Amino acid sequence: MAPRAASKIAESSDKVGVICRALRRAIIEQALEPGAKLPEDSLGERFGVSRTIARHALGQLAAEGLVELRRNRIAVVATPSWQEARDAFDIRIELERLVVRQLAGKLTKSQIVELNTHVDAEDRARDGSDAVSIRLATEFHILLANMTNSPILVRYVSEVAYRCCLTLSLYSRPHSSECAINEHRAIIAALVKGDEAKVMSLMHSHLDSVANRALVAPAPQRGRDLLDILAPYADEADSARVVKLPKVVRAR
Amino acid sequence: MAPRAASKIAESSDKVGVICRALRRAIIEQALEPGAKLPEDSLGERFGVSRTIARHALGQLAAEGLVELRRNRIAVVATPSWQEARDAFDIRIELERLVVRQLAGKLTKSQIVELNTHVDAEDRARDGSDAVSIRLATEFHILLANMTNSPILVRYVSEVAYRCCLTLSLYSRPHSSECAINEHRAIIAALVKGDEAKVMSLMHSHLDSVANRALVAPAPQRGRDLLDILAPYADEADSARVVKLPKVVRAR
DNA sequence: AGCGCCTCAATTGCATGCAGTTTGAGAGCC
DNA sequence: GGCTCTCAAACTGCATGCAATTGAGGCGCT
Repeated sequence: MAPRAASKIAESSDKVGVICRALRRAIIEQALEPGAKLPEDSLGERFGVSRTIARHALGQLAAEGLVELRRNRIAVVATPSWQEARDAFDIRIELERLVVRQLAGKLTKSQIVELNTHVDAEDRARDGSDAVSIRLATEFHILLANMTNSPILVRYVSEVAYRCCLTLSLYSRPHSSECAINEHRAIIAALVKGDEAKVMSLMHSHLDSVANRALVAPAPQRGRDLLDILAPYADEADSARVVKLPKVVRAR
Repeated sequence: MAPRAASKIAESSDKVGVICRALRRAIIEQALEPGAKLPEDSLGERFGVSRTIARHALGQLAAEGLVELRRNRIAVVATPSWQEARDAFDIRIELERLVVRQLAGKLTKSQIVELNTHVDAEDRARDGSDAVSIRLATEFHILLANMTNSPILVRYVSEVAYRCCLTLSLYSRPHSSECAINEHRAIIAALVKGDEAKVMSLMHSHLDSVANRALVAPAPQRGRDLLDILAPYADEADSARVVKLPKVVRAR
């Protein structure tokens, strides 16, 4: 059996999976902002596949709620309403409480190392772009979920975390992630200590504070060329033939 | 006809949506048992569409965890492990507690009527096939979720409820749904009364008891003894159905 | 008879082509 | 100037065709 496979959300084949991962990442790093257009042609061209595959990938992302698919219209990055954002965080809180409940006192040494290493990386990224900080913060939570060895839990936590990330692009002010990092460290400590109630309450207040800090007021949007945005993500697609990019697609 | 749209999980176009709904229903009514093969050709033929569409539908269902997609192999109805089943129920409990928490004391008169009408239908179906009873019981929970007006919550509750249904096919003994109906009535009553804590605890114990009734044996069947699993059903139902297992979907 | 190899029908993976729908840019009108 | 009407380009919806992979049955060998 292939141990690598089936780790992430639900990628059928690999080409589709590559596109999904690339777009997901572009979205949570806010390279693709909510409302950005995602024409099948352009995606296919950029990733060196046919529209069929791009279309399939969009279908998957739509099922995850990251993309909005309107019949006969160009797909766009989802633009959740404020209420949906709040709902997503509420769900996330419950799911992640479940995660830490299952994990409290059960982490192996190597898992603890892995978590600390990740938070160190978050620390180092503090001076970098907000986008990377946000992505790392999200990945910390997904890393935790992974340690439960519950594929279903992993999937739901990942999905809802990505969605929350997406809403951050919409409603959050410039991110100050310093405190979040400390909260991550506190969570690790409580997990190691094995105090179930404590770590659940820590996770709850952590996510709640992130939500409250984030969901304050709407933010402006600006347009950018889709193909340019995807450029850094495309070569991850095993450098399939990078074809010419004749068209300019802009999201205004 | 547009009024039906956008209510369910995440159907992109309509043809794909039709196939997804049909398969979902076939799966939760156990017409399609876990492991049943789902060749793209046959599906396309059966629904009068091309393989492309059937394929897309399978992709969606795979994202929901109802179908397993293996590269270059025929897709099959998912066969969750016992542990996954337990995890699904744990997640479901948390999600549905969230549902009733949001709903307690906030139901409109027409919603109360709708719920009671549904439970009445469950009652009438008690003499019918187990499959229909199970489907109706599941739909009660989805109906509740719908009333929260939170698309995200609706989606997750629906998905996880379908998954739980699927595991019931695998691990449950012949279903006795009578008590479940009473529990549904009790939940409605508590919702109307507006007692948040009470209704959350009711929902918790309701789902927990369903899970415990269903998931009794700690993974008795590891091997491929499908016939062993089905043995208890053999004398009760016509044994022809058991024999016929390998090919459930065929191309006319 | 048992065991392994080999071949071929069944099936998936993917691209492409055609038809129908939406878009938006510009001409014409008020 | 601003508004609407019109039409071609852009884009999606879907089917079909071709290559690649699989696994199931047949054949020969021991």
